[in-house]
This record gives sequence, structure tokens and C-alpha cells, in this order.
Amino acid sequence: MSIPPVKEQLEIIERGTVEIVPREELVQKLEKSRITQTPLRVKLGCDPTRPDLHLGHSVILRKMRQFQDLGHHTILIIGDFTAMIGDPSGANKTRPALSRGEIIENGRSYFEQASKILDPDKTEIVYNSEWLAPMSFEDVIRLASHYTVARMIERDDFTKRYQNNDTISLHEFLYPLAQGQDSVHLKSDIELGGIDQKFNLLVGRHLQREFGQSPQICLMMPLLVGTDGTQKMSKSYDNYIGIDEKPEDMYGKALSIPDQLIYPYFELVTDMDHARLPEIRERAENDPRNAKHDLAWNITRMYHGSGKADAARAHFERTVVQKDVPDEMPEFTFSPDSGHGLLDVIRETGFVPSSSEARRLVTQGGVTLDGEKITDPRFRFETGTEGAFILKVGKRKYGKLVFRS
RNA sequence: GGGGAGGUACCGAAGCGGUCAAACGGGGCAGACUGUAAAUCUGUUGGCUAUGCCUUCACAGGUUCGAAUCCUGUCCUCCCCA
Repeated sequence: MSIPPVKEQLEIIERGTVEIVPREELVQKLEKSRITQTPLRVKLGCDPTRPDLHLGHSVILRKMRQFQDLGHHTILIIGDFTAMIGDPSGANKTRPALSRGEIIENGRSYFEQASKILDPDKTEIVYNSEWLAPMSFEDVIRLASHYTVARMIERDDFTKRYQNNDTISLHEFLYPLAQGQDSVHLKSDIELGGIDQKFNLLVGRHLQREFGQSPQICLMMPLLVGTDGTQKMSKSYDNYIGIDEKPEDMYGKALSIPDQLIYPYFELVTDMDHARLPEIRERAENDPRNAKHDLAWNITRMYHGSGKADAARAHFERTVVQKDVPDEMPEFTFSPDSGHGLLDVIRETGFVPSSSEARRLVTQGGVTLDGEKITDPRFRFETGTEGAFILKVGKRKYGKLVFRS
């Protein structure tokens, strides 16, 4: 497999990036690699704390894929060892450590999902416990001596937490060092990451230099803003679109983003031809409704194919725009031999976590039965009730209630 | 090691003996509206066999007719000094 000309590569590599440190060295590395026909070693670390990948992850994974397509060597590091420490970046507090079993399982699931974006045959997978776990206390102290406290506290979230008098456990300082050690061990040429990872990536660069290696290039991608339009996409903010989600949910969630996100999403998470982006930017301004539908369709298509994307669009039109009931919904069976309180029925569908919640929804007019709003929380299906009813709870939870013995 | 401050619901933060299931803000949820599951406005936000009952204010005890509020012990956090 041959490596394309540097200029061509740069154009692809720089697409969507927020920062490349330092760009000139990247050019040099690319040139050298092309002359010697030696692929560059591109590293991406993942912290397998949450097994559900979403579009936020896809931004970086897609970049990784581009390197694969350019013929470079890509390494996905499952941070099984570092996950036990708990990564402080982003969150302004200490994350809980995970058990070994959970981490292994998460790592497996991570790769499986990432394979929707990466070429699994071209992805080398490594677990960083492989080289981090055998390190002795002496090794760790040696490693730590290559970095200073002052530089460590420079890091943005440490500074903030320190100023807020929040807890910073000492072990959190070791996380960037461990990640940097990964770069040293793997002799990486390039490390990919979100812009929030900048500090960690730079530590890797620093450590490689300390150990006499050619320091890696740090390539940072922007953080994808979540569907709420304010915070970065994250499962813990519940503003994410998972790459494993059902086509209908994917489509619907994509449509719920604020208008100003239409363009960034096209740029960062779709495979839209680069040349068409200016046109799309204009359309996002002038015809947001259709632009957003296109976006939703494209995202759904990328993960489910165009047939499913068409269906998801039709589904959306029907259920949300025309407020029709969907074709398919879960069914719940009840016996007519006894009466059933509406609140209990709602709770048994699992749509709400408690009957107090069900009561609240009913009182607020959030529950309909065969299209009719029921606002009396004492409503009952009397003994002898037969037949089926369409229950709607909240904005979009539908269930079919069947009464038969 | 010494001195000081503090731990309240999903988060931030009031309350400092009864009127506290606990102000206020954020977030969530619902209703109205809408091209949208956006924005905006309104309501709501511990649980239950529900106009009453039960469990919550770090944890364990205690004082009191009555405690998130007072006392004792334990755990945890932050600040200053060493």
C-alpha cells in the first residue's frame, strides 16, 4: 500500500482539526514517511469507562479512519490500566475507578462499536496495562521525576479545581504521566485527541523528548456540542446521539439540535464531500428545516443505511409532525379478571420509575388513552374490561394495552 | 503535628429547635406553542395501598413533647500554620 503525496494528505488530515502541535513537524514527518515509505504510527487512547459510543467519539474515530485510509499505522489503546485511576479531564471532579472485569468488557464493546467507523483489520489494539502494570514503584517515581508540580497545576481543570478548593487526589497527577508513558512505549508519531486532551497529549510529547525519542505530533479535534446546544456531547449530560441507537431515535435526536449546530454537525460527523460544505453552510442559514432533515437523514444513513434512514424520516413525519401513533410499540397484557388503576398500569409499562411520577404526568395532562387525555389519577380499568388501548405517556412513549384472559 | 471552616435533594446553594419533603438558581419532566424532540411561556420535580401515611438534610448514638437545626462519637473535604 502506497502513501499519497504530502499535500494531499495534509488536506485530509487538517479537515476539521482545531489544532496541530506543531504543524511544521507534522509536515516533516509526513515527508519522511513518504520518502521511506514507512507508515506513521498514529495513536488514539480510549478510556473505557462508558461503553456507549456517540457522535462525539465519532469525530476523532473518523479522523483515525482517515489516517488508515492514507496508509498509516493506527493503534487504538484501550486504557484499561488508566481507567482504574479515573481520568480527571473534563469533569471537574474525581471520577470513580472501575473494576477490572468491567473495564475488559467495556473495552471489548468499545472496539466493536468503533468498528462501525474504523477499519478493524487495520487497527492494532493494545491494552496499556500490558506495559503499565509491570512497572515497579521505582519506575513510577523515576517517571514522575520527569515532570514538575508547577507544570501539572498549569492544566486547566486542575487549576480550576484547586482554586475552587475542590479535592485533587495525588493519583490524578499520574494519569497524564501514564498516558505519556503510552506514547513513549509505543513510539507514537502522532496522537489524536479532543481539544480537552491537549494537556495529556503534550505530556506525551514532553516525555518522549525526555527519553530521547522524536516527539509525537498532537492533533486535536474540536469537542462536539451535544443536542442541548450548550455542553459537549456526553452520556452523562444526556445530550448525545449514540452510534448504536435505533434509526428513529437517531433521526429524531439529530433533528432536536439547535439550528446553529447544523453546520458544525455536517462538518464533523458526516461524510459529506468537503467541496459541498460551503453550500451546506448557506442552506443551514436560509433553510434550516430542510438542512436539518438532511443532516438527520445523513447521520442515520451512515450507521443504518439509506433504507432505514428513509423509514426513520417517515416515522418522524408521522409521529411528531402529524402526531400519529407509530406502527410499532411495545405491548402489555392485563387480565380482565380484576380492575387495574391507571397509575399502576403506567408504572408496569416501565415508562416511569414510580407511581408518583405517573400521577404527576396524569395530573399535568401528559397521558392519553386512545388519543383522549386522562387527567384523573384515580382512573381505573374496571373488572371485565376487554380489548386494546393505545397508551401515550409524555411526549413520545407509546404502548399498547391489551386486556384479555 | 497545631488551629479554623464545612458536609443539605440530580447539581449549585439557603435554612440553624416546631409553620421543612426543605427557599432560590441550574438541570430534568410535562403542557401550550412550533418546521422540530429548538426558542419562549406555564406548571412540576423523595416514595406509597395518596386529601393521609412512610423514608430523607455525611454516618452512628443522645437531649427534647418535637431536630436538617442542640450534644457526643465516627468518616470525609477545604483553608491557614508547621
